[in-house]
Amino acid sequence: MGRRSDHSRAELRQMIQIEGHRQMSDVGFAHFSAREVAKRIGYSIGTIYNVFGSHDQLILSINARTLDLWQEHLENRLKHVSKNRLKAAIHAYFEFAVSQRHAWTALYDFRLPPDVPMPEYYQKKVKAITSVVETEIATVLPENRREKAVPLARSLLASVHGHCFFALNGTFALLGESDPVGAAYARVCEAVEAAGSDS
Amino acid sequence: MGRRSDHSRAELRQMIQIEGHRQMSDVGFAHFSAREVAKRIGYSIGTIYNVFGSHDQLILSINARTLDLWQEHLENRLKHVSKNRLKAAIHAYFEFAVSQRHAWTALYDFRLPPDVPMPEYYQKKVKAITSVVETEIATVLPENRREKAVPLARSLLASVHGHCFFALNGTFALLGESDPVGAAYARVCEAVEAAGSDS
DNA sequence: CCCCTAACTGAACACTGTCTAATTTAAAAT
DNA sequence: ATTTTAAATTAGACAGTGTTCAGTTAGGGG
Repeated sequence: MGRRSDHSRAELRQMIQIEGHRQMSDVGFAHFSAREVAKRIGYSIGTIYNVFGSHDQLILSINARTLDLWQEHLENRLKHVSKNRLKAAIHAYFEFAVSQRHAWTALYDFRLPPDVPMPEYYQKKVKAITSVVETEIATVLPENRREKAVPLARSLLASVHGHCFFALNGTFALLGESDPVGAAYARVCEAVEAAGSDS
Repeated sequence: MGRRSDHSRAELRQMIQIEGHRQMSDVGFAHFSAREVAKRIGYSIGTIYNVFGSHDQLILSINARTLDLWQEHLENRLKHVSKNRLKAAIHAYFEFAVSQRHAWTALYDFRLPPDVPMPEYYQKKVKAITSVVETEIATVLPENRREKAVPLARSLLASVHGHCFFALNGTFALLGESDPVGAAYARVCEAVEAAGSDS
């Protein structure tokens, strides 16, 4: 076939992204296949490469969608919560990772070649999620400690990530930890507490 | 060729494991190839499957070697250190991950199929590394809080892992964090401090 | 009407893990 | 010394992957 009038280029891009994300959620990063995505949307493998250029760029686009969904989920869970918002945020973090297991894991399974920098649009999404956490941390700190919010937020993001990762990959089960969310929350509270005290 | 007298089965297993680990360190999980390992040790692809049974089991064996080297590295760095051993341990953690970048990352890139449990021998190695951390944490806690050492150790392991992961995958660079080790150490100190206080 | 150009295809290539029939060879048995 | 046996090793076949690109198709403008 030749030119199709039923889908614009942008629409096609989005179709591939959405179906790709679906497939990623189903089979996971290791068994993801661009050919299968093409088959499912009724296009040929060549079209995917015309639109995205490479496997890496396709996966990056799928991961970007995961980041969007993640942020949306986080903000939805925080809406209407007034007390203990940090706890709610951590629960939302785990909740999303568990419910979107494969897609969430793919965020960290995938790495660009060392010489290729993360594209701007992707960096923005990572920063967007981070900034949600930053404002939550800032809210919880005393006014005269607010400047600690940014470094503290990224450090606690790393801590929570570690707990979530160990929960999903079975390390915590192996070590007998039955409440990863509780452990993560405890560490966050201690750090916030410490940041609120003298020096 | 048929039976070779120059290598026993166990020797061959080890040759494959070592050369596999070397290749993993060179090219990383995504570009690892069992065929290439076979070529490098002068055997054919079939032999690898006779010895290890599957790609997954081969990688598991390579990761097990990484765990061995990791623990060895950790214990070497802790030997002869008397004050601030926790700080030394965290530095050793990062130091190993950075120096063995690809092999360390492969520990977390790889996941067995959901229905296949981690083999006993692998679980042991994970627990062995964990127990090194447990004793370090226990040493630093007051005697009447020692029972907290085990859960605290696995939680702090997760925290440090998160920091190390974000350092290696570029997330911290993206967010402007220039001292991941320092951040990790700060979080560990706060948690240990908190565990030593009342309740 | 024809031509042009963007869209789209699918075969070809080099690679992967996996399996297995066939082969080789050392050692054991005669 | 010769035969038998069984373990070790191979290499080709298979189905799958990402990637490329010469070729086909179809709509819009002249």
